Amino acid sequence: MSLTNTSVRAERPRVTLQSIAKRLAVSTATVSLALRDAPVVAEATRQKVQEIARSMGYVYNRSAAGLRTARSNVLAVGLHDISTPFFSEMLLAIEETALAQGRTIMLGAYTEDAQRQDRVLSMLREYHPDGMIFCPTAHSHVDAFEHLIAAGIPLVQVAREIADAGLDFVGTDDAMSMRLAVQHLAEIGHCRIASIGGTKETSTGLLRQAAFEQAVRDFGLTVKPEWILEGKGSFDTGRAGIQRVLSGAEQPTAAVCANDSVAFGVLNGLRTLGREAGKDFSVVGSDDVAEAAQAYPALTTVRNRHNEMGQHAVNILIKRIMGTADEAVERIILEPTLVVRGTTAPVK
Amino acid sequence: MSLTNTSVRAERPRVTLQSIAKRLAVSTATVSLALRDAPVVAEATRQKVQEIARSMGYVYNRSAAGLRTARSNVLAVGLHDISTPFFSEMLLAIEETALAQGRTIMLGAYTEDAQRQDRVLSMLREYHPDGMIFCPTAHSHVDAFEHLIAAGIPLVQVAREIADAGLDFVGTDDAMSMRLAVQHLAEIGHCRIASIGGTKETSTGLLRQAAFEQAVRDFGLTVKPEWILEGKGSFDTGRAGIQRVLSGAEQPTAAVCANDSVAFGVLNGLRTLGREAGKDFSVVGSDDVAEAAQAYPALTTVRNRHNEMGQHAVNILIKRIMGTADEAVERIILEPTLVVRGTTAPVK
DNA sequence: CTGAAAGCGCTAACAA
DNA sequence: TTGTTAGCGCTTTCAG
Repeated sequence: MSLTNTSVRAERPRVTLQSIAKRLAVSTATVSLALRDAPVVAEATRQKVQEIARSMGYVYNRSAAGLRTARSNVLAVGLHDISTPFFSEMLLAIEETALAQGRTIMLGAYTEDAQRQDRVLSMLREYHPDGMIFCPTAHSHVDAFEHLIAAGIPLVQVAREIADAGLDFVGTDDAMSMRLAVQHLAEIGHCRIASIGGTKETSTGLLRQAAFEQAVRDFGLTVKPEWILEGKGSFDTGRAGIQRVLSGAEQPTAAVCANDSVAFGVLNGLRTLGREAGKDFSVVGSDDVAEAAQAYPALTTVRNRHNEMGQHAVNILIKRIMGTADEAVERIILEPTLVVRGTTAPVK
Repeated sequence: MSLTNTSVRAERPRVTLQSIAKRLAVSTATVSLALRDAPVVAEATRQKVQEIARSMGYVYNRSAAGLRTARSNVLAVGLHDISTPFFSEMLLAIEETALAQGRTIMLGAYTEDAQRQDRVLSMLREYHPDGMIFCPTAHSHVDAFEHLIAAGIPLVQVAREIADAGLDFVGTDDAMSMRLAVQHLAEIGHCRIASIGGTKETSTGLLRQAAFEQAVRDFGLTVKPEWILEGKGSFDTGRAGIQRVLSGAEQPTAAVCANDSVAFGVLNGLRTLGREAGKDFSVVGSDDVAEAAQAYPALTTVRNRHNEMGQHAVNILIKRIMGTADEAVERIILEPTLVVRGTTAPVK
């Protein structure tokens, strides 16, 4: 079955407000108003215009309108990662919330690369989005966003936060998130705990690290410096990390992870060593991505409500755009909850 | 198309070509040319213009340019799902390939809902993207895309294909993909095989189903009608499906799945029944998402090269946009490969 | 209630 | 090599 070029790309004359106006012998202004259901136009003409527009296959040109109104109705979204469950699930939430409000998403990704982040955000900016949602890369400094701030583009940070940026932010209570994880382990008898993944070059990592140390003190746990492994939040750092930790003379009985991807890597590394999470060793993740409940063993983790983050982010952003937000910087810190599943068990 | 803009926000004076031109006492045309490095402008003025532009914080307005040139440099991407690994990984490939070519992505998702697909694609269209990449929902008919085709918007389908649409397409060889899975199982002695997930309302499902039946005949396998379970490509259909299949009197010893998500569901359902993939039962997935190699047991699956699909899709699309593509419909059918891991084992 | 006209920021003819 | 001019398709005063 071979389809040859049946789709003849006929360059049809564009149908615009003008062509509709001409056809109906009215002004473009009337057409514009009628199409937008402005109450000022007569019901009869409104109907006529809309009908003709439909029959002529008219397509609204948002860029043209945006040029005039200085409103594009697009929301730019810049994330350092989009292929990982945490962000792709959040992205879906963002897209759906935006769509429900009649906004469209422009997307950029920059894989934890500050230079690319610059490039991506600058490019997105050239489309004059009404606002931006972004998650800064590690090592990000306010300076990189200064041009956006100066231009008065509404900006909301999601998941991660740049120090002293004075920008709206939606995230989880990172300290509490970490504390819940450690507390759970402590309560089931673990007193030798490792921390794998995360970097202090990130607000998240910084807060979690501090909370870890605090919890260690509060619960009277033992921790060796070699048990604290920084690294990005990937499967590989989890896998490599646990192997390294368990190759030492002194060994922990449990680990808390920077996120679920790291935790899955730890689970995998454990198996390589002939150990099994939930039996020989306990591990708790962070985020509660869909996969966490579906994996085997199911991952004990802390739910950071990333879907809600996405929703809140666009809601705040839209309030800013509409000018209905408070003057003050908005910070939504969601409260995390512990989800106990199969990768943790009382210490033997 | 209905929007109400009653926002009041303090906008600082925009810097435009005009303001730069005025500042330098040259014409806007010169500035425009200089900024784009047109060889026609004198080197000296070029430098001067670029320097001033930078110092004034000039930001190119792509929408304005697009209005004039009828080129937006945006690629619209419509997917029925973006939170699942298969598509989010593909999306990353699309975004990266597009960025490398100086294009930006507008994103829409429609969760297998034809009505929402309509809405999303129409909305994206209003931004006049240079082209669109999309994966049609189940039950999609050409009619839904007719307005896009008629408008001459370059369109490329990815992963799934609408019958007789006569549109460019990038996907895997679905029949071969299924055959590889069944063949592998047959070769290790399985002759009672179930097929879980997928729907005939999709090109993918249709081809896979036919290939399954063909393979069953070719390899002389036994299949009960109750072992063929249609359903969407989700974890839940896998989980529910295997439980249903294994509740019958006659039971298969293996299952092929519509995709990896379904396979993970099957693995999970199996455990609920006290069975274990790779021992009591064999399962093979489809796609080879990142998670497949990381799960436990690691999933035997067929690699359908979804990252490459994304890359090819944007490359074809850009060729169409540039007018450098063949007249004929382009179809890139990638060759799948079997990846044997831990969820399959010789039948006992 | 409807029309005329200006102009958003840019590019492309065509002149100079 | 640079300037002038005319729009792209839309919204928005301001008149009528």
